[in-house]
Amino acid sequence: MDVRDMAYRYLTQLTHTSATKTLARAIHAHIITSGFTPNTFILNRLINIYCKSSNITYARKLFDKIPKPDIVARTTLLSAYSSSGNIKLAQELFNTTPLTIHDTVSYNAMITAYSRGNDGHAALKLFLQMKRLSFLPDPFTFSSVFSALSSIADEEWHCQMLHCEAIKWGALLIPSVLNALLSCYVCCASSPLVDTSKLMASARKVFDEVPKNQVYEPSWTTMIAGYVRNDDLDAARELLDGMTYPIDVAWNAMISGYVRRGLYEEAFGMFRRMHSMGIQEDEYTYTSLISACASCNVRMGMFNCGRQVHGYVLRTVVEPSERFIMSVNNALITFYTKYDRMVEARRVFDKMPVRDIVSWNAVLSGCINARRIEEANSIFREMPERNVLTWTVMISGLAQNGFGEEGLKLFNQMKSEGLEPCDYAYAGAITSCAVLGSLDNGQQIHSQVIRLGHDSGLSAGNALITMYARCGVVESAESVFLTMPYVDPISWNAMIAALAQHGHGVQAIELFEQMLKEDILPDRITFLTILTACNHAGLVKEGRHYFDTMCTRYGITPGEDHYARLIDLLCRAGMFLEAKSVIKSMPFEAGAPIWEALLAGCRIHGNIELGIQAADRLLELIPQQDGTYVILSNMYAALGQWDEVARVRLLMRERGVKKEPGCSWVEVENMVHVFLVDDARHPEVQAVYTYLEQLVHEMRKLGYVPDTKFVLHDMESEHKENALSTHSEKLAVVYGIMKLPLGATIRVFKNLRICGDCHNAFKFISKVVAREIVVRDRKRFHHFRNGECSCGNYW
DNA sequence: ATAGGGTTAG
Repeated sequence: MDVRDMAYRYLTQLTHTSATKTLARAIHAHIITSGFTPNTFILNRLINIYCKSSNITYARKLFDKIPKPDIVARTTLLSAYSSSGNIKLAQELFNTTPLTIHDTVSYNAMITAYSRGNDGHAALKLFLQMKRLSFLPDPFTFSSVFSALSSIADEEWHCQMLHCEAIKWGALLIPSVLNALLSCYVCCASSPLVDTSKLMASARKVFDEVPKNQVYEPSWTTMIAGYVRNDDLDAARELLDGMTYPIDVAWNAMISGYVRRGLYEEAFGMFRRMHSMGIQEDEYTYTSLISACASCNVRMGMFNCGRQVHGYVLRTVVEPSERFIMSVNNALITFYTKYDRMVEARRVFDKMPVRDIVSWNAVLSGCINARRIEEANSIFREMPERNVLTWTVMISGLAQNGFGEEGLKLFNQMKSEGLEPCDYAYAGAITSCAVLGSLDNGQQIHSQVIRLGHDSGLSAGNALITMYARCGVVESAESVFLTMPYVDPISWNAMIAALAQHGHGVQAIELFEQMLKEDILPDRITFLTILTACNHAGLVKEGRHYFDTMCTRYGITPGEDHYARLIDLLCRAGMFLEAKSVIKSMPFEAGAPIWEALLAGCRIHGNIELGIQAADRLLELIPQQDGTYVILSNMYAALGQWDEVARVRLLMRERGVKKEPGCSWVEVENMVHVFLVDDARHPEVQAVYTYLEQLVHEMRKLGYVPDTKFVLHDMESEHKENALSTHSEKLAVVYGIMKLPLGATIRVFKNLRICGDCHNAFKFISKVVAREIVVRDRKRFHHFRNGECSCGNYW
């Protein structure tokens, strides 16, 4: 039989049998080798067959052989590029098509391609261009432009405009277009930049227009899921209860809504009802329930509940699909890690017959949260694939554990591997800079964030506020806060903390009041911050007031950390009686943070008797913390009880309390001496004041605004008759720095080199006062934390 | 159309 005859006979059939595919290849080969010239119909049909059988490369080869491919051939190829996700090639093909042969179908195909590539703006632009060039939109045009619009989701105006257009062209008579419009409204409504309730009302109107004569109508699920996504659970539930035909997807959506809102009872109630009604539960149901149990703010009851779900799944599901195994086990991994059960989590992971990237990311993040950095590093290395999420977990995990340098390195590596960091990844990188106190790097990343349009991102913005605050530039922190397109409670907390850290206690409180005026609910962290602010500003009365309102008006049960700050506040003001009665009134036994606060107050006011009591309790509670021994021996020394001093030091040695890393015993003794001197009487106090004043002056010249009053005030009140004797003036500077706001960056003027004594002093102090100190001179930064130092050159 | 892995504030 002639090839031409065969071509006609087989290719006019609508089905793509394997015979057609084989034939397609034969004909293609024939075209290449012989002079056979098939007509347009055959060629287009061949291209179509190649595309349908995912042989786009062949299709393209054939396409390139055609001297003047028509619009059908072009559109076929374009759709194939679009559905395989190759938007660039689709766009190239579209743009090289002569204007004269374009038609509505080719425009539709390109809009769909943009929609697949999540480029709503491009899709919209093309739609407008299409109208300008007088192409007539059809229902397909609207379906694709609606689904493209979901990726923009920050301009409700677009939805409404296109809604009107669709009515004008009669496209809404088609149910699938109505559904696309419905999804579009629902999707746009979840953006924080729009009026959610208004868009949901529009969505509801569309939903009500959908004819409900079919038993199974997908718009029900879309609408229910939409209500769930936009946090209107009652409306969702009402719709669900009104459904005559129970759809498992809708039930799953409802359960996930309850879980997200923290209504775990309701979620499990739905699950039981679903079960009794005979609706088949699936991996979606189980993962939602397991994640409910993994929610951090619940206790042991939920742990057992999660284990029961685990057991239930193992018992009842006989032949789980790969998808089922992966999603349920992934949820279980997270569940176990949230309860610090790394062993169980690893067991689940190790026993999985198939794993996907989510499984790997889940164990990785589990390790990071358990502070197992080494294990996380090795998992990261052996992972078969990594995505943006993987890198984000690693970067922020490193930053949070003080490995700022490593975090930044990974961030750069991520970019050099061609991955586009997301908002969260930028947040991690910015935190790395904050940890390092590296303003230069922070600013550089800030400009990247702006350039890439991530500046609307919450996380990056929030991280920037903290980074600028820690690097000593409150003004920049404030300008970030003010220019963020929308903020959340975390942003407020970050900004209040930024002000508090820099000694602007009053402004911090003002901002807090403004937050209340704007009806933003403060949380436990807001109050921690505000107590710190009061502490720094010496606002004792206000601090107590806020502590009370926290309990009464906002129903937040104060944690030990809140009590510790209150006690810190009272003790710094010398109100030891009140502090003691607060401790008595606490509903739990006082732990280390409480005694530490008390001890700190006692040191300032020289209340040695009470201080010794607090220190003794601390030695019982945290016998390995060397700082306490030092302070205690100082206090005995101040009383002249040298045998007690000796006893404390002996105790320290007996208990094998680790000496400072990098400090020899002799140096530790020296440091002890520093503190001893602080508590002793010396005639050279004037020299220290002069020196501090000079330091403050130099800092001002360098553009840093130290909290001068705070430094000098404390020096004055505590050490009026004290001074330094044998140790160098450098240590006086160090002492002054101790008094600077938490997390402040200190620029060291040029004749002071951070080395030797001074370096060790910083290490020691960072441990004793349990705070981070960042010191930078012109070439290097030094970051002291928990008695360790990381230092290096700027990038 | 539904679920499972991430971030930022103290």
